[in-house]
Amino acid sequence: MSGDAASWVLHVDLDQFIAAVEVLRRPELAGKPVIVGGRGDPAERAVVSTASYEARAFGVGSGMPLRIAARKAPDAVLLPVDAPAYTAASERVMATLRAQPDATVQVLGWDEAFVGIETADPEAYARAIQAAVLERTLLHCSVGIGDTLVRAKIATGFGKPRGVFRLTAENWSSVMGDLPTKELWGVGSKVSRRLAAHGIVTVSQLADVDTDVLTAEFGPKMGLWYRQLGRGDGATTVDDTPWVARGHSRETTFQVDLVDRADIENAVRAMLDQVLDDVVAEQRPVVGLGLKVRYAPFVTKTFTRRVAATNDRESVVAEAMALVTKIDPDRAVRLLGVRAEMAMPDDAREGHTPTRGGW
DNA sequence: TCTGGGGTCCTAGGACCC
DNA sequence: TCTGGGGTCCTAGGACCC
Repeated sequence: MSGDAASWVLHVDLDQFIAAVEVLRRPELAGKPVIVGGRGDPAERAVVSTASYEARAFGVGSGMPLRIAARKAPDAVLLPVDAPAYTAASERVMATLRAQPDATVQVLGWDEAFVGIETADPEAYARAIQAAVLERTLLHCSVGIGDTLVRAKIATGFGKPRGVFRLTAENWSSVMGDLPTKELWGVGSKVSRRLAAHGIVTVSQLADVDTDVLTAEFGPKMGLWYRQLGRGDGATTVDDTPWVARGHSRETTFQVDLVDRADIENAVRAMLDQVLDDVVAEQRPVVGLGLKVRYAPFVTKTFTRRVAATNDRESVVAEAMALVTKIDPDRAVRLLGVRAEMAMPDDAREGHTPTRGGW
């Protein structure tokens, strides 16, 4: 090995994670189109969580209604979501990452994490990670190498599947410059459209635009944030301090819309009980409540209220019922969401850079 | 075709206080 | 009598991510 050791950010992303976990315990599914979502019933209101590469060839992708997915890939195997199985597999993967020499690991979700390292040969380190994960979990992953978190995260996409790709300040513009802004992590369809209205279509155009244009359109923070994204700049340090949740929530889409007030109240109570169990498990008080109501596709309302810090179920239920009265009694309810916000423990957020998307 | 469920963060506007 | 500006809190809504 030659050259001096330097700091690198690696982004590890499991390939078709959920589908891969399912295939592991059902080897006969290997090579077949597999779709995981909801309760695995295409007649229900549910969406695709993950599709295997074979299913993606039929045009099936995450977020697609299960019903549509089943029509596009009629021979696909449909499976229900089994969260505990994925959590268990994820924990084995993350433990493997933490066991790598001098690795700082920041978990982003079930199937991805940043790994901070110092090495003279990040590609070799990335290959070692892939080998270790495969050996211990039988799962394949792709690894992005970057000099910032954003670049490492985006790099992974170019390595998929089972590959390694390096994206740094050096090759950022040649790799990303001509791509549409939507390819950036944190720029979705809405923002890319608003950018396009200002003539900003590509990543390089975003990188070079006058900041005044962006702050006028998106506000002081987001404006600067988007330009930084266009340059691939940002945090360079992987932060492994344990995550502190801001709140917990439960959401349910009813298979048949609710019209009866008593049904709605009962549903809220049931969800609230589960949410409060989560909160109590953390031994932190509730400081806010929220209710999300979907009356029809695309018609969503939210109601929120601050509450005096409490863990008393009865008073929280009373506050929640006050929000329930805001639900339009003349409209059927398709989805209900209940959220409880929790007080932040003192010093939990000190020194943590506020960013979007959880990094 | 008519869209899950779990999160995070930002912005706008009104109320209220000094 | 009329009008200011700054700050904070609250609610609602929007956008994005996995």
